[in-house]
Amino acid sequence: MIKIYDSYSKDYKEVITKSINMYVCGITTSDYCHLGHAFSSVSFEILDRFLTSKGFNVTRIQNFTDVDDKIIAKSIEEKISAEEVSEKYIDAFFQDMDELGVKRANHYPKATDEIYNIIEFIKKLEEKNLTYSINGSIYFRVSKFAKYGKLSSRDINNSLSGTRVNENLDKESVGDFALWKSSKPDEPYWDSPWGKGRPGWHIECSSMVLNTIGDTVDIHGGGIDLIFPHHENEIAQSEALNGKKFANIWMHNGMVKIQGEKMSKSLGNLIKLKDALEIFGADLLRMWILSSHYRKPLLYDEKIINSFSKPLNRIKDAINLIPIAYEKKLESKKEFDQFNLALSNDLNTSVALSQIISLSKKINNSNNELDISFAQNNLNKMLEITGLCQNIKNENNDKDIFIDEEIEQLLEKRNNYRKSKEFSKADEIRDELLKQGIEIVDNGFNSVWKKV
RNA sequence: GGCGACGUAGCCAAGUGGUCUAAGGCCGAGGUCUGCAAAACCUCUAUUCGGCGGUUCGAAUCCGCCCGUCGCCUCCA
Repeated sequence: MIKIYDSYSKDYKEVITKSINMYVCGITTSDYCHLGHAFSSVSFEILDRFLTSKGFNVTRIQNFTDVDDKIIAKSIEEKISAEEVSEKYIDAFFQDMDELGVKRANHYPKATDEIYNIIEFIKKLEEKNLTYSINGSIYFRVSKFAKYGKLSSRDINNSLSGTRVNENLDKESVGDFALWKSSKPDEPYWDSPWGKGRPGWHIECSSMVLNTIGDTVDIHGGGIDLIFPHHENEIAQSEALNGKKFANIWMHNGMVKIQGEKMSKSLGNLIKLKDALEIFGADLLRMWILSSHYRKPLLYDEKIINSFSKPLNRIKDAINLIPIAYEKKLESKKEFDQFNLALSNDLNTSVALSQIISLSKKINNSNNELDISFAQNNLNKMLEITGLCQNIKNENNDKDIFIDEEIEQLLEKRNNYRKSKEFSKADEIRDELLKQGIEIVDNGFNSVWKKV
């Protein structure tokens, strides 16, 4: 049984249907990805990998918001078109996420490719008298949707009057939000029944879900900072449109924090993913992300991330050790089962990672007594589900090393030289094997062999 | 001001009423092995879960109050 915490019902929900579609809110293409994007992407990617490993048929969709104020501002600043800005950062997104080893989603729809559907969506809302128009902009009338505020536990009547809400006197009510924004001169625009303009932010996700998945999406995900107003607004417009439940499970990942504060655009304390990849590499970043639960805040600290380099080396050793055909095999069922159980329990990656490390230690410790090949198999499955060490594994698959009789004799010969203290002859054999891609690690006279 | 989350060892972190005298990792202290090399491995490191009460046969886990930190209410993953 696989359980996921649902932010809407504030309770755990079981993933039941064999076919699962996921819609994850993606990035605004106005800048390079930062570690918050990495956290979110890896979290939902691992759910995808895990469900797939359990036989579910997963369709994952992640959008690009490729038209908005920040993109327009950047296009003016850099004197290029908004499209060129978006294209640049979409390319960068894929480059960085690929390097992090994030399994690609099935579709990456763009807001600008969705304009027709968005206009149709708004027209239907209009027909239902859920909207009003001011100077060519169309707004959703929040008071028309009774359940507004349920996801974010907000009472619209008193909580939206806080000091930080920007009073927009044009709107009937502060909570109302734009479905369509009329364009100012020199801004990108699309023709619509309401004149030249562009979509509001929230409507693209509702439209994409409807047109790529249908009325109801199984799992809708995104950062916890999107709960209000973004996801609240998505629910309002989608459910008001067709009366169907919009998402069965709402899944929200926590925020990356740096020096006690949220890493965010407004605070300007971002660490770009591409910079972090350069400093730490994909595997350390991934272990850092796995080490904490996806709904909790993730603390950025170079020391913390680097603290995974030792356990990472253990894992690498465990998959690189060359197994010897002993009669008795090393048991790994317990770790493998615990690993799966942990991920089934609202994606407890921290415990899953601990099982990977424990099994790695067991493998490293038994290569001279037990057949580790079965345990390595399980370890590889665990690594694949968590996306760890995938580059190393791929490299190793290219060179299929095994210990044949000839090599075994060489190894025995070398240890005899060592026993008789003819070290230069022993070292010659070590160098020879190294050329063949085999590294010898001595444990007394019980040497083990690793793929290099 | 409204709403919400969190507070576990020096640090990161798991823990959805009993197997918790609390997983895993880092750091630290010992140790095994050792020609070199690099490791690897083992042992130790919270009788205690922010504080105070309560519920219960039993609480880190549930309830109340207090203290502290953070998030959302503005673009945000």
